[in-house]
Amino acid sequence: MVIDSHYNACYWFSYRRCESAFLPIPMTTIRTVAERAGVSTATVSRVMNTPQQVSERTRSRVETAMRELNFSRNSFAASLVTRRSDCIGLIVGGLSGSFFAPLVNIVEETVSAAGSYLIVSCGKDSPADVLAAVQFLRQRQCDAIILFPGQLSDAALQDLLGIHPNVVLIHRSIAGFEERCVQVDNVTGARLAARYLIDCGHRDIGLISGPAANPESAQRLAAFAETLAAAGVVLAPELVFEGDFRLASGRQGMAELLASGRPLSAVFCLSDQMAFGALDYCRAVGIAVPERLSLLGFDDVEYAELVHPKLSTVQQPIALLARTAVEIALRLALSKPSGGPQPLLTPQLMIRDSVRRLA
Amino acid sequence: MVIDSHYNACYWFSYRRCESAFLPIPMTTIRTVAERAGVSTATVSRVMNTPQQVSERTRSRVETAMRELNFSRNSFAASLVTRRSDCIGLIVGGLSGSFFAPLVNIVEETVSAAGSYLIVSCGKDSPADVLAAVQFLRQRQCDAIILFPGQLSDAALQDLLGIHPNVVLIHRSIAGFEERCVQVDNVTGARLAARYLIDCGHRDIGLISGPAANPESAQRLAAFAETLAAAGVVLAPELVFEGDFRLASGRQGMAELLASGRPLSAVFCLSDQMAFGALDYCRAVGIAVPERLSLLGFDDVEYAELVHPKLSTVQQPIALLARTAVEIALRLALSKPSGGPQPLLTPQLMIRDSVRRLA
DNA sequence: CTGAAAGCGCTAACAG
DNA sequence: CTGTTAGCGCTTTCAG
Repeated sequence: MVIDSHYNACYWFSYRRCESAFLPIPMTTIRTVAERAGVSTATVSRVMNTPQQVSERTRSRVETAMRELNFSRNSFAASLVTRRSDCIGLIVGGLSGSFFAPLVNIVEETVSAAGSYLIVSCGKDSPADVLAAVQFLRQRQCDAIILFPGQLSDAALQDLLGIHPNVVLIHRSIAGFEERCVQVDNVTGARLAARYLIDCGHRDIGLISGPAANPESAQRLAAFAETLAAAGVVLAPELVFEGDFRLASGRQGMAELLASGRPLSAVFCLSDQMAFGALDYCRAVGIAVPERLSLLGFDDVEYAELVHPKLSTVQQPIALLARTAVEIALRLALSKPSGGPQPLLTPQLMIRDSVRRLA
Repeated sequence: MVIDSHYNACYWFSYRRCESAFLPIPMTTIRTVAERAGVSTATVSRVMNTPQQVSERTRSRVETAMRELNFSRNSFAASLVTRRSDCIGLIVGGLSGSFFAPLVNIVEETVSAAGSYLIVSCGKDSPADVLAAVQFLRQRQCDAIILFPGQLSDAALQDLLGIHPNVVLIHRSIAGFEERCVQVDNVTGARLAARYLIDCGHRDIGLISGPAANPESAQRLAAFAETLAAAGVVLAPELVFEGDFRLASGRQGMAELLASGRPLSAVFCLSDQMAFGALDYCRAVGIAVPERLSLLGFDDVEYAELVHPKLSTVQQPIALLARTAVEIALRLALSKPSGGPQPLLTPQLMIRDSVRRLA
């Protein structure tokens, strides 16, 4: 964490004595410090913000006073005048699904490396929740907001981006706002998956998708079906199950696909979580993976390598995704010129053990 | 998210036009709103904070003005005078390890249900980082801070708690500050593990621990060895490997334990992550779990049920842990009387498929 | 029930 | 290099 480093370094332990409503002991302010050091408040402020502009002597006097008084700057007062909060907001649907966790982690790292800090809102899944979160972060004067749009429709996002100039989207691209959207190339990802399955000799292919309303899912599904079709393979509607990206729906999807009675040699799951669910179901009913059924995921979460068989999957470049989003956000925060429309990030096929090459 | 609900509900889309340093277009303030509604700023403030004290007529006039002007309250200005930020800080070591993710998730939920918001600092592992994070959050006027102390020593924490009255500790207990510490009963957890292994007939038992300096790990190790000893089983020093709670060290630990050449029928890993690593190593070298070797974890992360064999483990009551910590934090934020020393939370043994009952 | 006025703690011209 | 001064936007007595 590299924040206000020249400043912070000296005053680890400064604090406000007590903010109780009942015992409003006054906190140390720059005035107290100024008096003690025999300088003006402006000088104290300078010591914190532009120490080069203060003579060595005065500076050390001020710093001593700060230490002696356990001074800690009130950043709200500062933000009130600078109109910058040095804070970036992040809104994600939920942390549990091991896809978001590394994302948040990397976002935090990148943000704090830039000297800003991160406010996280998670568990916001419904459109109303997301909107509320945006509103909330704006009240908190976040310099920019990174939004993982979840189930929000493209239309709603279009409005949102129009109204809030400092919102950047992760995992979705909205026409007219491409320079604030960071997205993985779902089409390429799905094609990779389709070709690989076909190359391995699979013809009876099923798919477990995300929510139909989710554009990510829709893109992947369409590109997958299309690539299959181009190779003369049809994706039977009975072999497409609509899940919700989560584990349980993978289990359920697998059950339904199997129950359809159609021949089935491979299933493409639009998230690793669902692939895990499918895998779990297979194990429960005694279907060997990949011997009797092949499974291919999407995301490449940490655990893809830990399940048995190790899950073959389409890898999303999460770190790159996160870092790019933060970069854009930081630029917006400084009102710097946009870097132009963002290129789609390219996913990569991770071949492991869950897909069998048919003889 | 239930924040300022009576207020927020109406103004989803309010925003500052532009905070560019170059185009300082003034944002809408309560003054603008007041003028438009033909009232004083005090009244506008009341509409937001104590609407009961405003007549129906004036209130609706003000609310209309707010909507028309896309007003959004500047919470910094508010906090500057109220001296409360409605914000809780959380410091954790890292999000990746699937142990923290649900923790953060639940903390966020609980905090936002109480109308506050959460600032997360993650990836802070070294003592210096943690201290910096605390300092940082204090500057941001967090009403309270929840700290997962990682590798910080008890002595350092004692100082910290003494100096910062609003810090609550998760997963550690410091003498003299019990009312601000929420901890799982590691001793009971380790005993549960030891007894179970013994009950299953194991005598040749190994252990993969966390860092020696980590009190959590030390407690578990001691209680485990002791319980074993009480049953006449010795935990051979050659069969204790010091890991770091992470996956890779589980792999490595397993390798070393096996390399020791001593008979070994069961290994207790002090985190599920390390158990996964150990499991992975076993699979790689062709050792069947649990047939030839039993494995027992600690934590009960989401994936414990997804690996094969499903991991038997000591479950930490994460949700309870998180909620209790938030409760204390919120109480501190309001300077309410402490609820007294916190009881240790009781872990529970989750028996699944990774431990074999010896004939 | 409403308004006037006095700050909260800090920064940023503007002089010197 | 340093001090003076005027606010940032909001809340909160204190009167009316």
